[in-house]
Amino acid sequence: MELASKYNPSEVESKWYKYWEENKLFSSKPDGREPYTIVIPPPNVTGVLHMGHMLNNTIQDILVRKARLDGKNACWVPGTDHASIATEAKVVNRLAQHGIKKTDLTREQFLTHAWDWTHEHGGIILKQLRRLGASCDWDRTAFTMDEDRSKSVIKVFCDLYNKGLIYRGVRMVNWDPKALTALSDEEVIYKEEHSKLYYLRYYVEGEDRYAVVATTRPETIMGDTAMCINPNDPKNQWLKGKKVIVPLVGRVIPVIEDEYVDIEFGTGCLKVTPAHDVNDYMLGDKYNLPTIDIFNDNGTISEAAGMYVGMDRFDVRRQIEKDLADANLLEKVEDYTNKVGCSERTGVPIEPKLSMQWFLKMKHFADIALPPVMNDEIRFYPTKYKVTYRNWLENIKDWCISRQLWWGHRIPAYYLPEGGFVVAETSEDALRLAIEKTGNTSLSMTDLKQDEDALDTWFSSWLWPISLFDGINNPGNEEIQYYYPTTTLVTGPDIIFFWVARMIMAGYEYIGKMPFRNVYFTGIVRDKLGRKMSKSLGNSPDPLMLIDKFGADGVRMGMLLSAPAGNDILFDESLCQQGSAFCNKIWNAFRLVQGWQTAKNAKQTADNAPAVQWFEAKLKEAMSEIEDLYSKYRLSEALMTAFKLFTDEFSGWYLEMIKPAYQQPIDAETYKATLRFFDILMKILHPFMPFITEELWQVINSDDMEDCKSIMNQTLHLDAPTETDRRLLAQVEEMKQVVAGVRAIRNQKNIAPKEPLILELAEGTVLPLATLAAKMANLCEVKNVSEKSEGSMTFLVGTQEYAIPLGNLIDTDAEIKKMETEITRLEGFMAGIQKKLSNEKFVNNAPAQVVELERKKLSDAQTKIDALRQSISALKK
RNA sequence: GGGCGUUUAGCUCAGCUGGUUCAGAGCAUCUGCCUUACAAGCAGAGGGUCGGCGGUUCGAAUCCGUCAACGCCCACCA
Repeated sequence: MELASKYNPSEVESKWYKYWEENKLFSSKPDGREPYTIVIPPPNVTGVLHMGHMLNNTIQDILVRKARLDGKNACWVPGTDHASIATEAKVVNRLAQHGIKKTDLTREQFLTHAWDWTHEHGGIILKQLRRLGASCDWDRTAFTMDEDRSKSVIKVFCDLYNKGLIYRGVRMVNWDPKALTALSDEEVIYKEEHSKLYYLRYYVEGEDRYAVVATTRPETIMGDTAMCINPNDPKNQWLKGKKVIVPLVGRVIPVIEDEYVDIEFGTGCLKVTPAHDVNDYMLGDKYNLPTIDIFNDNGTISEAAGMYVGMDRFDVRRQIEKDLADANLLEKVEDYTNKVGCSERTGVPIEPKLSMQWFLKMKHFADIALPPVMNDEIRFYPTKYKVTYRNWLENIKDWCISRQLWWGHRIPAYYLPEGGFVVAETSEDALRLAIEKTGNTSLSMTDLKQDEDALDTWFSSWLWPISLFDGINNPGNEEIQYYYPTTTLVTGPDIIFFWVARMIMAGYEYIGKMPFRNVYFTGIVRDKLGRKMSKSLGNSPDPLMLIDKFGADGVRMGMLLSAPAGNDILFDESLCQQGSAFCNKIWNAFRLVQGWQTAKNAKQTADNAPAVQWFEAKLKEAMSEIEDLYSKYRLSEALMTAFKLFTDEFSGWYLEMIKPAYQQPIDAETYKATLRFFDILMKILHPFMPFITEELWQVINSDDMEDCKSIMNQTLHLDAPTETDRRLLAQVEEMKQVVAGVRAIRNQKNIAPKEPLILELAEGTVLPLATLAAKMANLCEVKNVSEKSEGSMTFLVGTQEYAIPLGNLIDTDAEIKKMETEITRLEGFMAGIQKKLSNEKFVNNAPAQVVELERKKLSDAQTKIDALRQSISALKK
């Protein structure tokens, strides 16, 4: 078969992916082997693949493919997340386009639309992952709202309620006025905002004096129920015991005193709006102040405010500024920068709001989840995130788990006609409980009203490693026993609290074991200017276009090359370029080998046996290095090592060493060994570049009649290099330096590679692997001489001097000058060492080895100087 | 305000518990080659006071202190 000189990824990729999938090469069942389990961080069901997914899933794929090569039973479970708030927002938007409001629909009708949407747009991302080569066990594809997962969530809710860990109550929560739901603290992102600080005049009741209050939110004055000063504030002593009048509103409110107030800030007077600020709420609670909720759920002003009713909160801010100024109640306005909490999903500023919600008590969970991470039972890569993790757990607050949404798991609480509620997994159970509780046997299903709210999406995600193997509903089942704990979680540090920490909590609570042994935190993918990739900036390339352009293998390599764990990656297309160039290199190396003919007694152009032996050793050496890097999750370095192994050692040296003369056959032994090396190299590279390695591996093994053969079924183990191997490796390194020395002279003197040269070395010295060196450097003769020829150019390798006679080609003066410079440098070097060695403290304190080494450096340098001096005098003759 | 991290070649990074001639890698750059696998290539070369200052030590990119710049996380200062 004749192969084109350019590698064409698209054909190869679709062919093999289909083959793998059809032959179920990704699928896993419990067996006697060691499992290697990864659960995918489920992308939003209606999401589209972006660069973050590319990085994250490339890493996961590398890990599972490597595990397969190690002979483990690798299982990578895919799935999607229902993403309650994000998906519901999308559905609401689409309905709006058709002129339908959510409020026009019943819950059931709305959910029908939501499921339609999910079926239409859902899972696109999983198809896209296939283009990347992701070797997920697709038969296991799960969804956080499918039957098993939903049952798990409800069961866990009931269990935690029964354990007293879930409670319902009125608390100050983060309210998203756009999504119209409460959020957890983690879903609030604080953004710096350039805003204004308004100084308002609060007249003292019955006097012509006023206090000035600085606020960023003048629109909340309708909710003011007190003014607060610090009792120790000298400048505000006069306000003690007074009452003040809320500007515009005219309400009379008391001046209270609390040390919470910062004397330095503004005027030292704080307006207290218990309904709309967390701290004010605390003050209100402490001093029994009334709360006036002046906002509707959508952020407009409510009836309770009595003014500006129906206006949007930000419009009111502008309006009230004018009105205050007109009434001469606005002292001044200053520019001010503050942090505004915004909804992670909708981006709008959240409103602190008192409301009835469901909460999970977190103290218990923090207690069980902290130790295993701190003592490295669960390992974090990189370890710095342990600190982040600890800080969060040590300051944890209860988790608001209810959302005023329909798309999600409906809270299994049922309210009774006479008040109160029961919590149960099914409505039948609920009825039974209700009857038990009330003693009212005439209750029927229709009397029970199920809670309208849904659960936070993360309340299902935190069960993911368990629920994927049905470990909640069926804790004793074979799968959960076998696959759990999973091996490695690959995710971004941005969801360490949302997800990672909570999975650890659920893992210990429900299985009594960690959910995963290792957590690999990827970095954030940024553009090459260091900006986060985002839709709005338009700086994120379309991953599928990249795959079209560079091939999946090329893109995978590009992603990985600069992505050490935990470091952000500055993505640059040129890295993918490098990846696809490497594919081409592999392809062409293969073409070379494949084009050779073998013959029993083929004339060897060099001594092939040592070359084969050497590369064998090289493979072992590289492999043990790569294994070590894998074990530390230093994947980009593992890839780089494999890359250099292939490019430099295999293509640059080995193949050139054994390459037969043009159109000459190669001896069968060497050929066989070379194919075997190729086979191994493909396996080493396979986790990183699954497609091209499968393609070439298949060609190599085309004689093999086995059914459904694939590199994916192979294992690879190489022994560590032996002492003999190491000696040979060192010899070849020396030989390479000699070759490089000769080539450097060719470059300097413009001597074509075709022109053979003579290499001279001193009597009694040996050039290791001289025949190979001769081939690589195109030497017609390597000889020992007692005195080197006139007009030689020389170079040193170690302490050994080599000479190339060039007759009148050389510039004697320049050569002498060059060598003299080198002698000067070496003398300086020696002086430094001598100084060190004459320092008694050094000789006495440093380990003997180190001192010995210094002595060797000294004598080596002397040897070199002697050699150079000799060369100079020879040239001067 | 608290905590963490980063700073080494033009770029992206490696350099573990101080001591291999230790200042490295890949990319980029420069020079020369269209050499029958590959110009998406080959050969060779240049390039850094290891952020600043101070300290510990016989010895510091590495340990300590301090300052600076950048980044991230957390926090109720209106």
